[in-house]
Amino acid sequence: MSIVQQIKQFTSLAVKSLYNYDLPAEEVLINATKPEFEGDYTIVLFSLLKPLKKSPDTLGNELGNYFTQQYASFFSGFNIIKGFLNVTIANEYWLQFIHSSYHHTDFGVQPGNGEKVMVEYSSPNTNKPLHLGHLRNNFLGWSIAEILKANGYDVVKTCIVNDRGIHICKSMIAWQLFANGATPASTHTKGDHFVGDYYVKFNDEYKKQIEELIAGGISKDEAEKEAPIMKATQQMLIDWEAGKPDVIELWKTMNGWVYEGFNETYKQIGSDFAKTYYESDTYLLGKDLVESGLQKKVFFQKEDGSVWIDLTADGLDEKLVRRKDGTSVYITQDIGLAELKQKEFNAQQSIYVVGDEQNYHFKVLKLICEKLQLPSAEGIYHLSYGMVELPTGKMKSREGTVVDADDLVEEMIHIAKQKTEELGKVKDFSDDELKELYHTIGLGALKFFLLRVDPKKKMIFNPEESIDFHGFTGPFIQYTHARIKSILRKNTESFAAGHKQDSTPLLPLEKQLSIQLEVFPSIIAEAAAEHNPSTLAIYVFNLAKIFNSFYNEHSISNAETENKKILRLQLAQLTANVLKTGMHLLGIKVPERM
RNA sequence: GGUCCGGUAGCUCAGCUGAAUAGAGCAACAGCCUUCUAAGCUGUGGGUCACAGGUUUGAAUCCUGUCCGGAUCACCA
Repeated sequence: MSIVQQIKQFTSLAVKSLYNYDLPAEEVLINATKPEFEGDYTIVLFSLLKPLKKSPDTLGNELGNYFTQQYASFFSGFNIIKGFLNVTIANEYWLQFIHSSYHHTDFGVQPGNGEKVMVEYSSPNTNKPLHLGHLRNNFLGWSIAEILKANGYDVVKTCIVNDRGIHICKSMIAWQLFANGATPASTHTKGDHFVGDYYVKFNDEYKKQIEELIAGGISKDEAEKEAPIMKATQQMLIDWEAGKPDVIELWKTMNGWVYEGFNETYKQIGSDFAKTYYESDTYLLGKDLVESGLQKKVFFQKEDGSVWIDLTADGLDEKLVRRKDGTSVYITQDIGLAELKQKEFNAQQSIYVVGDEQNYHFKVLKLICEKLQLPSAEGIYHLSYGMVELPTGKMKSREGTVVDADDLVEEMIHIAKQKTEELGKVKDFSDDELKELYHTIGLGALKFFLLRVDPKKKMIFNPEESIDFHGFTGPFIQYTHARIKSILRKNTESFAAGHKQDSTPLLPLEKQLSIQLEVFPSIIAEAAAEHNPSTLAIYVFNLAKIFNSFYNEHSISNAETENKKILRLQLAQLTANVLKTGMHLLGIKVPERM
């Protein structure tokens, strides 16, 4: 049990014993004591003053005395300032904590809890390459999956690929018209970029045709419908749905190119999936659910034959679930897919990592599943994240302001290389080792940059200013880890020599470091409960910062005594372990040297 | 118009289940490498927590209203 939890328990017990008052442990408010006061943790007494009819000083003293008498091995001292009871945890307790934790490389990671969670993330379109927004999605999804694993869940990562529809046909048409049989191989272009280029070509041509039609005296609305390239695209979609062999063939070929490109990117950024769903397989799902929904009177039919659900009682609108022509809409296949996932994996929770522009959609999805009384309904959780914007506003592909994922990754690796060469600390590395290091640092900087912000909030990326390598960044933490490992490598004999850990009171920075290390398991739990990797990013940064202050103030190798050295080596070891685990949960590797 | 989200230092962000003097990083300035990796450490300056009310012993945090920005409310996906 964590120290904070124990203090809460003890407070609850003390209040019961001293005043016969029932105070649930969860209601006790504990803070870390501010550095300017003496003590490790602070119990905030204000809320207890009234029910217990005590003054702050009396209550503080009575509690403090009770603690140091009844739980002397845990509490070693206390002081009261205004309504705050500052308690000091016994030195022995900290030493015991350090001693029993430092050699566990998986400190903070929980054993399996038997529950299964699905995390759907990434979910690309096959008509254009991944961009910065997708990176946020991929990093978030991967990270939250790992965080849940570390909390004991059995996690299934999935991806739904949007591989069909009118937008896919657009690049297909453009390729037929303009490519002259060109392929990614013949043009030495990555497959997803190759296809994306034809999507752009479609739009260029479409715009041109519209202008020509308008010049010929047709209205804009009419022109948009009548442009030959658009008509051809619509025909292609009909042909695709009819299974026309040459269309299917082209579709398969072009999607194949895209997947080759995606796989390369996924490998580079570390995304992986246990199961990939394709909309071409799932877009007809959910049709039977419309029928049963009608029978259950959850849905209703309008005169024109279209089917709806009335969500006005829930503060939403009426929502269409089947068109009058009998074809299904986006939400219908999502209901169907939710059911399919439920049947295939039977998970207790199903998390969708999808941008906040779809908040309404997921609210509706969950509501409909609930009203249909589907077993999948309860577990649906939309992990909504804000858009990544540029200082000039949203990224727009039409205006060429989209930050391409592959380009950005490449640039980050390049900057990592540059900075590493400037510092010249790893001149003895082999080419392979260097390549790996640049990748580790470059992606570390990028992932940390995108994950350190609360997912809910939109964030701003300025392409003019490259992502930092100093301060609140991935490389700062990687550097701290490498620094510790260097010390540990130089002191293996001391560690092996079997000296006993020092038992004199911890110095302030040693204490601060211990306090920060001890909360790590709670932080992992919190990050999972809130579905928020940034909690972990902030934690890991603070830990690295405290370690660096400690490092600067106290020598480890030349500690005052051999026993002190052992203690500090243990602290350093534990810090390295926690940094490594914490960064891993963000999808970031930490190097042994840099 | 309805619903939802956001507005904290020059910039990017923490803090938001109420608690001590509102914190980091970047940028600026001043120091620290003959000693464990200076991608580091220490210090200085920088704030009407959008605005106005309210609840409370106590509000950046909760409630109401206003202003500003964004998302969404398609027989699109």
